[in-house]
Amino acid sequence: MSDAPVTLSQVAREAGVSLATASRAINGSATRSVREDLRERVLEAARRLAYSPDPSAQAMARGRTTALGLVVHDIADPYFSTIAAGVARAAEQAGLIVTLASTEHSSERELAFVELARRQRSRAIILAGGRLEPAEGPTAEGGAVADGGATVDGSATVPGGSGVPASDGRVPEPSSDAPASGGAGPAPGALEAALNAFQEAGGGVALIGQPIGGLPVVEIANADGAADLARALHDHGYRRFAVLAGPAGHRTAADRTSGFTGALAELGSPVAPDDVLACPFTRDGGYSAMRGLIERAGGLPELVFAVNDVMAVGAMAAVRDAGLSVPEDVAVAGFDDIHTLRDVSPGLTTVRIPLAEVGELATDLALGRSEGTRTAVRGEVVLRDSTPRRPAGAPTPDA
Amino acid sequence: MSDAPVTLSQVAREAGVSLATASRAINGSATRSVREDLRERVLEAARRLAYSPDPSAQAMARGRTTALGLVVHDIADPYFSTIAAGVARAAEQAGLIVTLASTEHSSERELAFVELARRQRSRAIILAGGRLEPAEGPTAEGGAVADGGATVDGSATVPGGSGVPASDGRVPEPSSDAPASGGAGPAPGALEAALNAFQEAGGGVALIGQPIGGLPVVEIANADGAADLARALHDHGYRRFAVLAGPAGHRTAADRTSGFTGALAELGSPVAPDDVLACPFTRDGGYSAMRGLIERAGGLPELVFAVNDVMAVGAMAAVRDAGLSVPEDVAVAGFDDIHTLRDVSPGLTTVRIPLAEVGELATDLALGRSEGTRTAVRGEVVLRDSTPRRPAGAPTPDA
DNA sequence: CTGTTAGCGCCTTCAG
DNA sequence: CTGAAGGCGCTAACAG
Repeated sequence: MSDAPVTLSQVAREAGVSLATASRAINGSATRSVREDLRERVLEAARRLAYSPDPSAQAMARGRTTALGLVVHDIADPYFSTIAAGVARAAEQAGLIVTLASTEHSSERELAFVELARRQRSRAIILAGGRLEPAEGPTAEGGAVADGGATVDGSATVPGGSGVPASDGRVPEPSSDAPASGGAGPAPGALEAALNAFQEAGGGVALIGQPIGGLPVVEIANADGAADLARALHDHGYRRFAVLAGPAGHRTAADRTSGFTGALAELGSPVAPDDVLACPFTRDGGYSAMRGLIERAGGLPELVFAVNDVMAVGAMAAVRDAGLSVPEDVAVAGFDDIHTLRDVSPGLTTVRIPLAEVGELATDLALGRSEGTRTAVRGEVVLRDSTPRRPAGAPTPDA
Repeated sequence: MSDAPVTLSQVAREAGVSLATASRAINGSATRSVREDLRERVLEAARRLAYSPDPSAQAMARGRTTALGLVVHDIADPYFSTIAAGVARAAEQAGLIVTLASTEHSSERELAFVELARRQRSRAIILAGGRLEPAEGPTAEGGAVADGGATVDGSATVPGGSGVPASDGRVPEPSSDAPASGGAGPAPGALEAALNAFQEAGGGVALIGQPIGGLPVVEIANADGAADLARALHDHGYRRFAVLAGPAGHRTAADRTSGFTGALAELGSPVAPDDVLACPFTRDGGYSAMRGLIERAGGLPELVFAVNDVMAVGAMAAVRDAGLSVPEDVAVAGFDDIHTLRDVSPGLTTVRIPLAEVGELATDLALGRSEGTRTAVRGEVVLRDSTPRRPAGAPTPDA
């Protein structure tokens, strides 16, 4: 009934060998090898005692954990949770434990987690999701990131930080309205520095979606995908577009927007600057931006491209709430092909990104199991009922 | 530039005190205290050196990690990812690191992960999601779980298992069509035994959704929620129902089904057994069950209740694909109120479960921060356009 | 109140 | 090929 954890030395004793031999038999030491019969005896003893190694102890002795850190903005977001599923699968295959951090869009937390991963000597770390781009002056202070890290005072510390109970260990709430700049957030470049430090300390790194410095990254061909989408829609007869473009400074959003508008310009149907609307990268962002479009004078475009599916769904809701309908009054397209949204009605035209696969790729990359250091994943346009082919001679009202 | 991890002794030296004092100053030892000025000096030194403790070392010295294990069936499922978000938030506040396991519905993996958590001396573990109920004979073999655990041969081992590279560490693919019974899966009761062992070893446990033995659990009032829903729909004038009931043996599905049918029986509109259709707990399950309903002779019921939102959405898709429409031809209701599906059209009537909150509650429970050992979360009926009020004198065709 | 001294469980040089 | 011994970074008895 009672059962204090079985240790390696117990196994060794049970098998009648020394601790060292037991260790070698079980983990298959690199240099040394063990005679077959002894090895068998040890394994047998281990099995009998239901031994399994203590990860903390191994981590300490080896100077490296068996943990893979995964940092996402919000695990409840289907975009990230699908990536997480891919990472979880790949990590399990690699015998690694996934350590999850949902930063809730706080770059302080993101940074703190990277520091923690280094401290904890995680095997690798994967950062998913873009960061807002700051003013982006040259990183004046050079490499030295004075104090942006997880220090003992707890002010920038995250899970597992300083020992003082739970009372003061918590991360201060970031002022959620303050954009990433000025003195508030971590110094620009701090994340990159932390990641480099982690890497230099022997950890594997992979980013998803957006490169930072020269770090390994699984890029998503946002611009290309959006351009493909634009061409497909143009081919369907659409000519007047608007874009719900996400927030300024959001790299992913910007790439999708520019890919889309760029392709249209080439096709001779440029999108007027007024028809590119900045808005939050969320459902509500899509909703209100679309409402703005509806209410504004000048009539609706033929098609509205929201830079992600969640926004697109918000936009469709806005259309319905205004008593209009998709695609009769306005067509809508999104990006990502979120699986859970596959059945919205009308079916949402979008660009499919194999998110789970992206997670797996990132894991391989972080673990150094793939050749290069940069992989690009290209999406695939999926045309559905939200953007039907326009009848040849459809009226094309000009603004 | 280069920076080997700073250790406590370096901090101690820098501050001119002993290792022990530094430790006490930083973590605030329970019994001993440190003079204020020394304490300051230590903290100052730590800050200067950007020290932060090594979790593995602490874990080893203390005999307890700072990790919180979270086990879900599938992190890509919005149900679980929303719970995970709640857990992540609460864990961070408690200064714990979340360790994620997405079992992909394998009970072997679930079990292995619990064993691992014990071995690793995780602070607590949270298991979300129901398990299929096996034949459920009395647990014949008593408590001794002979070899269901993570043993060194790797056969039932999970992340971080035996050292042999990644080549053989993987868990054998479970035959996904074999129901949990017979000799295939882990012995019935093995999970409970493992959980008990974990708890006896000092770990905190919380289950979500479905009790196991007397372990702490956040229950979701599935039957009550479904009954509330049934009453609300009956009140809206519906009389003829069908239920897409999920798989046999699925406790959550069964509770929702029985709550729903039970309430209707009381109201004098019993659901015929033929109108309760077993099907997988997934989108496709809902889709095909609904298609079966549509194709079957005898006409459609007035309303179809799918035991979760994802199934309901699949069902709505089936209706559309058959050239029919919701709610004109048939009304549809679901359960959970998955946030991502908030904007499907027509809006899906459902029972809202505060999933993120459930995750937080479970964390508190697992950490022993809430009084009782059982919390029940009751859902709230949300009526939307998929189930409009039926006109008073609507025809009620009888089969 | 502070410093010294053992380990925690495991891996890894070193001898044998 | 095997065993003994040291140490990873930290905490927790013990002295002083």
